[in-house]
Amino acid sequence: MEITEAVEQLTALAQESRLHVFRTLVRVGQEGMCAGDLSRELEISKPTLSFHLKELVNAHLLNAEKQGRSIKYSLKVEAVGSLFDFLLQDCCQGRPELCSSVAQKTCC
Amino acid sequence: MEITEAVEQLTALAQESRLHVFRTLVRVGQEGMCAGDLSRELEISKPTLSFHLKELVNAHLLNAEKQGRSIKYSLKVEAVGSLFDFLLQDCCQGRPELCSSVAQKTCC
DNA sequence: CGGATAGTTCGATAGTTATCGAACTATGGA
DNA sequence: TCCATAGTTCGATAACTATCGAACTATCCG
Repeated sequence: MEITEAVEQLTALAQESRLHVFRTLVRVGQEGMCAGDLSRELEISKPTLSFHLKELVNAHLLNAEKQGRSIKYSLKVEAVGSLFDFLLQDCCQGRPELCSSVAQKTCC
Repeated sequence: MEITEAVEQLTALAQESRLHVFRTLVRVGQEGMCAGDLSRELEISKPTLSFHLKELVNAHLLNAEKQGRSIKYSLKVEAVGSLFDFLLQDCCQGRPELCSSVAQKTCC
């Protein structure tokens, strides 16, 4: 993974409305949710949500699938995994005994 | 964890120079590194690096420890763990069988 | 066809961010 | 004490971001 791609993905996540969207889609899983339901549930106006969803899709963090006149958004799970791996790459010189217990489950 | 804190931490990571700093400190582990060495290694001017280090410290992602006339920066591992947990909270309705293999190691 | 619903695009605006050089403070060594 | 080194602060500036309402496109249904 390129650092610029990671920055794009982190930028996409570093905004309250988008982080709400992301965590909502983490919660609902592969089912996903359409834009209108997200707009209602998160109380974000349609144009603003549309803007934010585009950011998340452009960052390849979400899948967008057209269903009739709705668009179903869902988490791109592999992308999230790659991002996390990139953030913790070469953690602790590969020596798990140096890691705290919190980090161990993700890096060592 | 509050969403505003997560946004602050993601904002801190969502910048190329700061992400370089972060990943460097992930790599070196608890040893940490002082600002001057980071400035040299990453080729970031001192004022600019100082600005970015402050951002990372303010976001509670780094520890800063004064050592003589240097300051040693190191990763705040627990904070990183909390952030990751927050991002993947309630992933996949707690049903690992719905998770892709990539996500499994971090969420389910 | 005509109306309603789902989303997007546009233009304007206010706020935030990254960067730089110059000047500053603080510590340590000769 | 004096000098060099380590790091921060300041002010200016250019670039980017989030938000809104209004207008738009596209799809579905009766």
